[in-house]
Amino acid sequence: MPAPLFALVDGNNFYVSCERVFRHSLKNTPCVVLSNNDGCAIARSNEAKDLGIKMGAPWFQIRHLQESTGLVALSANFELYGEISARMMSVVAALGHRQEIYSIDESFIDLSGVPGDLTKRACDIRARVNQWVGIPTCIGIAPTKTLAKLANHIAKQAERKPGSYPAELAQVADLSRLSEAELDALLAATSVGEVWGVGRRIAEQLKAQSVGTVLDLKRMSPAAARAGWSVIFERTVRELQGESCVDMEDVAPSKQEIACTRSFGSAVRDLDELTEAVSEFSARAAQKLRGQAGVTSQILVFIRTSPFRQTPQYSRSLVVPLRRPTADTAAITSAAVMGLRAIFKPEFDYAKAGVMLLDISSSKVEQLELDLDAADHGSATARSREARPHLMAALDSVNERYGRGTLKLASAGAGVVPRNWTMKQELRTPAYTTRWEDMPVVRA
DNA sequence: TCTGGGGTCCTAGGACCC
DNA sequence: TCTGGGGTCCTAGGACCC
Repeated sequence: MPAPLFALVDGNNFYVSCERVFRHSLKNTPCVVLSNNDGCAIARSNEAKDLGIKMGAPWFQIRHLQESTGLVALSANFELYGEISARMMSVVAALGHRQEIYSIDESFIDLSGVPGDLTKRACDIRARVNQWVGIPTCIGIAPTKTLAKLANHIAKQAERKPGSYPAELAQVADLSRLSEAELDALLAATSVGEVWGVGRRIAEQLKAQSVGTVLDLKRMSPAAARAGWSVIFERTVRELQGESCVDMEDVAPSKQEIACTRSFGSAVRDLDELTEAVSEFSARAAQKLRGQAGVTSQILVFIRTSPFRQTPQYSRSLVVPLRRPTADTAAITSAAVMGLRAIFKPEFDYAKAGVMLLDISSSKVEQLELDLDAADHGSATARSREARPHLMAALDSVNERYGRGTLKLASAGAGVVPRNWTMKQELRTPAYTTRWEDMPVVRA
């Protein structure tokens, strides 16, 4: 067994770089990509970072920079980014023998036992991605995933801020070639908050204990890491010490939860509007569910006001259990809308809503049960239920070919009275009289 | 006026069972 | 008056990731 060695390849400022592939005029200009409804910045060019624009900065707070600095803002085009990502990933895969796609712009490559000069190999792949796809990347190489992530950070910083790290680490940083002393010098120059798995909260707690640099954290004992935080954090410390604890995941595991949520462009008060949004979310989520051949048996629906506004606040979610697991759009929509009606209260300005599919399992098990059911009864309902997955597959293929929302179901369908729900009178009366203590499961 | 969306995992504590 | 304890399951909440 060769010693473990990982690369992390990451597209720089990915969404901005995607836009620049098609708009050369954006090169060298400060540029951000905005989220849904142009709410906030979710990607920034280096020039935009230099202006002090933070990740997630609300657009209305930075829009004045358009005039004063020539900042350009673009609405996100996630379909485009997905396509460019796929192309980038296929080129990057040639770096080693196995690839784990970690996010839309990052993948880990297993370099264990790959012969030759790995720095040169990585530089060649970078050049190829640049030439064939048009996306600039940085590559970090190290004996553990956590160190490879850190190496990638160093590669980026060394390029973007000359002098922050040794110049030869810019773009491609191979930590496995460094001596222990050289590596420790790099770690001493890096803030602990840059470590994969150390968020704002843990960084604060660490700094309170005088653990400010990555080198400090590397010197923490795994036992202390576990006692003070968690087993995950212990693993992080071990990985910094060079012990590989996180393996490659070759096949993407199927999702355990599927969510579809949106903030509204402006406040929504109307139940009909919310119903329409929740129906849309349900349909999208159901399609994703079928895409991984899954079925769900619990639907969570939530609505909430804006925590940023000084208006009356309201936030509720409700988990609606289904009588049987399903991937049927109508059944899921119907349950979500039922849940929505139960938690809806008028007189609030809603800023966001969403649907989540929980308790997901493989549809193969469900299909077996249907078959047994049909064989047992041979009834009309069983037969129509049998036809349902075919209808759903047809729906998905039409929507995929002609665009989302081309085809919708006209009716919500029957037979979705949730298990565990007794249809009490309260549910049929206007929602604001609904008694909370009668709800099955409530998450505040 | 206007503040993203989609995930994962861990842990504490309550419910429940015997 | 005395009033178990261990195991397991579930959920809510918190923290992290990009």
